[in-house]
Amino acid sequence: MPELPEVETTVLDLNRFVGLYIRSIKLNRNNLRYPIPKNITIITKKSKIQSINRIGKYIIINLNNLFSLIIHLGMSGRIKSYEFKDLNYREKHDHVEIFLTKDKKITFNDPRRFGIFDIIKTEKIPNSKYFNKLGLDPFDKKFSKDYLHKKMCKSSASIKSLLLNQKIISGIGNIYACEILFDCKISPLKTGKNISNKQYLLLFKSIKKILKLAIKNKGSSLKDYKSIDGILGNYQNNFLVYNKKSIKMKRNNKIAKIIKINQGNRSTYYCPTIQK
DNA sequence: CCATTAACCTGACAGC
DNA sequence: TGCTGTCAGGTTAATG
Repeated sequence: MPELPEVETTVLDLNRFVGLYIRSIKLNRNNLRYPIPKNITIITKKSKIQSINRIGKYIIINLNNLFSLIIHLGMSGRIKSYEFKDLNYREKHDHVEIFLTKDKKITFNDPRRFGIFDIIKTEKIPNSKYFNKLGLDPFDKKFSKDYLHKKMCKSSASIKSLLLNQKIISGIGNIYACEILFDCKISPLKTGKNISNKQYLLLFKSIKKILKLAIKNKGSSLKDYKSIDGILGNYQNNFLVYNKKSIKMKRNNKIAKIIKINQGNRSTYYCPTIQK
């Protein structure tokens, strides 16, 4: 489900809990995509939430005891806030419950269980299995047109799969890859080495533009994704190609077809008339 | 190096 | 009301 904008929206919402202490963590199952470390309950007890940030699609909750919780939402994961509810109340698929001071509770809910819930030493984050091969986040200061060019220009893979490759850029998923490529009018079938220098600049700009706009709209809600308070994102109303059949061209008001193809077992939506 | 396939899961939806 | 098949914001391992 969630791509960078949805994860970012989650992190922004979670920031209200910075400064609170973890009273206890309750595990309602011992694994998601990976096993959840058993000692997570002991390590986190009475620790303070110092800061919360995001790298790619990962949420990082830094505690004041030199450890950090690492969370990935997978396809259907969501962090839910139970601020004004009975602390004993939980819903189906609330696999992890985090009880906080001030009688707050947040849970990790994930029907399909492709998500990750882990804890590692904060200083070991960059060298951990989650981050040691991860490409730059699009909002990292080092992320540039030249970085994109360097990583992609020799590749014979399609630009769509390059955008989805988290080892190159971290955070873009299937929806935003389609929307970004439409925005810069590049065909998803084009290979990295067949894209011009000028197009790399356009691609770079579209990545930032589309992701920023989506964050501004609090992400996209198709079925699973909602904010931690259950509020829907809005960006799905701005999709131009994803899940669409056609688009009205600005140039001449004519209708252009949008087609759905398969690339690496994922659906790609694009407009062959506009994207070259 | 790259594409393809399958695998990990549940739930929603279409069609019969 | 079923049942069946398909599809889904992700990632990874195996195979050719």
